Amino acid sequence: MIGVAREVGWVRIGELATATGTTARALRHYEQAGLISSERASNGYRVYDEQAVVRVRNIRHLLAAGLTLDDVRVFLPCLDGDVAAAPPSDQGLRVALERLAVLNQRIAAQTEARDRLEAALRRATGGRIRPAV
Amino acid sequence: MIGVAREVGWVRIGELATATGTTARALRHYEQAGLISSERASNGYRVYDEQAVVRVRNIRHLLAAGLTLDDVRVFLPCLDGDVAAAPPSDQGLRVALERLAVLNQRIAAQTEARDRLEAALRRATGGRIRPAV
DNA sequence: TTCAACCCTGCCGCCAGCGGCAAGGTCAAG
DNA sequence: CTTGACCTTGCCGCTGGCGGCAGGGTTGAA
Repeated sequence: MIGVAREVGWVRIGELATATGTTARALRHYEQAGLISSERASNGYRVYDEQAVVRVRNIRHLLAAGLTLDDVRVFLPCLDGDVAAAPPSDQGLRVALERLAVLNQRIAAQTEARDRLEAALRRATGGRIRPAV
Repeated sequence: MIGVAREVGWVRIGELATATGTTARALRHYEQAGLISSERASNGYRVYDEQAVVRVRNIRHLLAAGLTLDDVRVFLPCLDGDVAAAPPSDQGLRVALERLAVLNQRIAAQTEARDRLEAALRRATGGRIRPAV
C-alpha cells in the first residue's frame, strides 16, 4: 500500500503516527493505556478511522500540558471534539471535579515557580532582560 | 550528639536535611550529582558548613521551579547566598530562559485544559456546579 | 520470486529523582 | 556494656512515557 489510504477513510498505525507527529510505538502504548482503540484488519493490522487523528492530537495536547496518561483517561469522553458528551454519571462528575482541582493546584504551583524564576532572573540581570513570554 | 550542633557552625547530614526540608538520601543524591560538597569528619561522617543550608534551599527552589539537576548544575556559581549574588553565566541565563519558556508553555496548556474541562462540566451540569478554584 | 516496506507481540532498557533496605561503623546516654 | 540514634556505602526498585530490538507475518511492486 505504501502511503495511499488518504481517501479510503481509514489509516494504519504508521500513517496515524506521522499524521499526529508521534510514533507507532507511542500509539500502541496509548492503546494499551486505554486511551485509544482500534479495529483490526483481517491480517491483524490496526485500523483507525479519521477521528483518531483528532483524538490523538488532543491526547498529545493534554500530555504536553503536563498531564499523565491516567489524567488524560479522565478526559476520554471529551476527546472526540464533542464536549457536550462530557461525563454524565455522578462518578464521572466527581472524578472530573477532582481532576479540575488537581489541575488548578498544578497550575498554581507552576505559576509560582515561574514567577520565582522570573524574579530571580530579573534580579540577576538587573532588569536588563525581558524574558519572552 | 542528638541534635546539638547549632552553635558549632557545622551540621551533619540529618540536620541539614531537616533544616532544608529534604532527606539525607536526597542530599547524598545531590552530592553525587555534583551539586553540593561536604567535608568529612574523622569518622567518615559528612560535615557541612552553614552555607550549605542556603545552598540546598536554592537548589530546592530551582528544582521546584521545574529545573532538572543538570540544569541546576549550571547555576552552581550563583548558589551561595542570594541567587542574585554572583553574575550568572551566559549558559545559566540561557538555561533559565529556556526553562521559563517551557514553564510558560505548560502553564498555558494546562490552563487551557482546565478551562475546557470546566466549561464541559458547566455544560454537563447545566451550570449547577461551582467548582472550587 | 524476491525485495522492501509495512505490520504484529513481547520484553528489556532508559532517564530522573529519589525511596528503601541491607550490612555495617560511631558515639553519647543510661 | 548495651542501647539506639545517628552515620556510612551500595544496590535494587519505582513511576512515566516511551525507545528499541528480536523474531515473526503480510503486502505490493519490480
